Amino acid sequence: MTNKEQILQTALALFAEQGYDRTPTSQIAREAGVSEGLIFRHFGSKDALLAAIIQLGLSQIAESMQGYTGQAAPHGAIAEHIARSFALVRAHETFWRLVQKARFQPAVRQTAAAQIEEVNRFIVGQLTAHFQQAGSANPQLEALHLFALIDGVTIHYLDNPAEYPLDAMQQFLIQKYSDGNNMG
Amino acid sequence: MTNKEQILQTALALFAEQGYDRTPTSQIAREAGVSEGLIFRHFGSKDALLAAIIQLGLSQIAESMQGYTGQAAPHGAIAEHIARSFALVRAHETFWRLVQKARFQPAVRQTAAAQIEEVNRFIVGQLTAHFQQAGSANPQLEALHLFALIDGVTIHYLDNPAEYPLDAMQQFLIQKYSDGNNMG
DNA sequence: TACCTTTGTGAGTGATTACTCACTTTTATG
DNA sequence: CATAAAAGTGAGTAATCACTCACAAAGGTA
Repeated sequence: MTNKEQILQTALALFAEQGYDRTPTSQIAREAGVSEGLIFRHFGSKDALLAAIIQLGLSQIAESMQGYTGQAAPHGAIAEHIARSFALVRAHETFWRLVQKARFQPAVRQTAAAQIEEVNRFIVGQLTAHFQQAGSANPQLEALHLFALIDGVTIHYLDNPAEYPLDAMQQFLIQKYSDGNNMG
Repeated sequence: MTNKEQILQTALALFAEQGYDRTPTSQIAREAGVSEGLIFRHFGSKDALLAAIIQLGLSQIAESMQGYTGQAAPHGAIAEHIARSFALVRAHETFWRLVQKARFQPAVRQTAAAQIEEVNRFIVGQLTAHFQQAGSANPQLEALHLFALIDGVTIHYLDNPAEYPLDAMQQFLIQKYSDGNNMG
């Protein structure tokens, strides 16, 4: 692993654990085993370092979303969305913890807000289409509802991964949605 | 309003808007119209100021929760919980924005975590009882599910209060739960 | 080898910040 | 009124932090 990659990885871990504002660049350098100056040679500023982390994380996620055709039956598409969402959270737990932190830090948001918001809009749009295709009476609200639900479960899980029953919750939700209760 | 109250109110607004770490005590003092030293005379430290804000907010909320007997019919109790939750968010929007921020800032959490977590546990317990009384097949998961849902909707609303359809979502959820779909 | 570019260092710097303290003013109490 | 306690001030301080810079090492290319 190059020093640059080492910096990215160390900074991600520290930002996710301590928060952006509480993580000095000196600590990143120390734990990454490089000099502090190197961070600024590679990324220019602490803000730009965060932006690079977000961009890298999103691109990795986009990569693992390849092959998500969503061409299954309406019910199946929604179940698949739920399963994929939680799979992403499980696979990129640290990154999501950073994103959830960043969401509520205005100065941090400026860096990442546009990218994340675009992803969110895409997801809600896709969900709306699924619910519409499934004949839901109110696909828009249904999509916002599921989106909020997944976000809420994700946050509660990240709050306490060791104890939160994510597997059970995932099965619970998938069953709920495969009953057709939400297809009104 | 006393100077002490003025400090609390100003700090709440600034913490909620900018975040705790991004808000210097000098700014709080300036906007509250007092000297910086007075903050420390009254509260001792910036951390203690935050703790006082959280405690005040929670006590106000506990006060407005008085009279919430939850003695209605099972379905009614859940609908009432949903309505009351969003009413609280609407009435204490700034405070909730601070709480959502604090949730992801470890150093800030130490101050407020115990109190907030206790409230959360109480809510989940109460919801579980409601679902149990309603004959749900899995009251525990059902309670966690509704709790996450309300949290998710709250966060999305706080993200963009001007555009989020909170009224519609509230009616949507209440109708969903009065159908008995979740009573298995 | 000679030369250039990239990578890497670490001591230094100016700005910011939470907090202190000696002091003054106001308020309460006998 | 006298006195003490509480409220209030603002200049000062030590520490921290993001960032700079002069320089060195390493790597590629002719």
